Amino acid sequence: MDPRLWSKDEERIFFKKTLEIATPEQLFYLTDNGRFLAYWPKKYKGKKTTLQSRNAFIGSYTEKWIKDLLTPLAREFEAYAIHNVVCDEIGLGERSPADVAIVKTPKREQKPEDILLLVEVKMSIVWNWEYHPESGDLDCIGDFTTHQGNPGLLRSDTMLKAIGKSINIRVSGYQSSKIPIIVIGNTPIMKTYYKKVDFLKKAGIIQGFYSVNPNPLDKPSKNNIKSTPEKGFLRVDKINELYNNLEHIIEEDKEFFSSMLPKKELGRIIEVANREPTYEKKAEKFLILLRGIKNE
DNA sequence: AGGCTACCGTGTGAGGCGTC
DNA sequence: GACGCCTCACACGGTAGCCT
Repeated sequence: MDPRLWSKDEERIFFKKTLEIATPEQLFYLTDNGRFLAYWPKKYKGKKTTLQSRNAFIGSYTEKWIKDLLTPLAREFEAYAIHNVVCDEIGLGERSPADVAIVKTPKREQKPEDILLLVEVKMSIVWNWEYHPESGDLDCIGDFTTHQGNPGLLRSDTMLKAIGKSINIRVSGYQSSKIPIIVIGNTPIMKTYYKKVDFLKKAGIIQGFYSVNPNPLDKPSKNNIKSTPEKGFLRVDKINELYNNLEHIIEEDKEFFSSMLPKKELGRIIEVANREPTYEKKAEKFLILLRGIKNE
């Protein structure tokens, strides 16, 4: 059976499962009048704290959840979806591994040439929930417009962190230049990042921001976009939509490159590269010259 | 007035390191 | 092995400053 996308049900399952190993106090705010809530409601004016104990739970749960979501896709490539992948050559040390990667061997430690796709997971609790300790019931009491939290990719600093981590991989060595990088979240993105995600895609730094939450809002909203013009952001509504897009990204034999050169120098590089016989050879020569690699 | 950015600070668990 | 100490990443609340 195909895995399911993110939804209220999946979020409920997170709380149910995590309550088996954590206390309600670790997962919910306790309001002045004794209610257990996932977020402070917008109109709540009582005493507030910032919950810290939930962070690691939601982080590791969603990373494993994405690993499971991508496993059928990995199988198509006779590969594996692995959690916390380490590859020192491209800036993924023990302290900051790739959340999830599709790789050729079922190990955490990887060589750059065995990595088919890198995934940065940025998922939050999206809806607000009330927990009833007596019955164990969980009631969804509103979408993210009804609470004070600013979940997932709707936060600018979360976007910046995802972008920063991707840049860090791109500048850590040419070995990362063939590996696609994507960001997976469970919310839309802010309007001010629409152009930026398309530019990041065109510039080759991040191949896409995907939300795997088809219905994040209870009411229709102009902010709940399907995609940006260049599909730098895409809301995935069906699991196959995700698989087809990622399949395409993995199969494309693309190369990231960037520079800052005087036109004269750039022109010279193009002229020399153009002496090669085929388009592919021209491209290879161009990249070698651009990167200042001696001989071959 | 309200929306948004991007910064800072927060508690917790995990992992590395040195010392007993 | 046990212990303390340190550093880090995690997600989110607060907020000054800016724009509309």
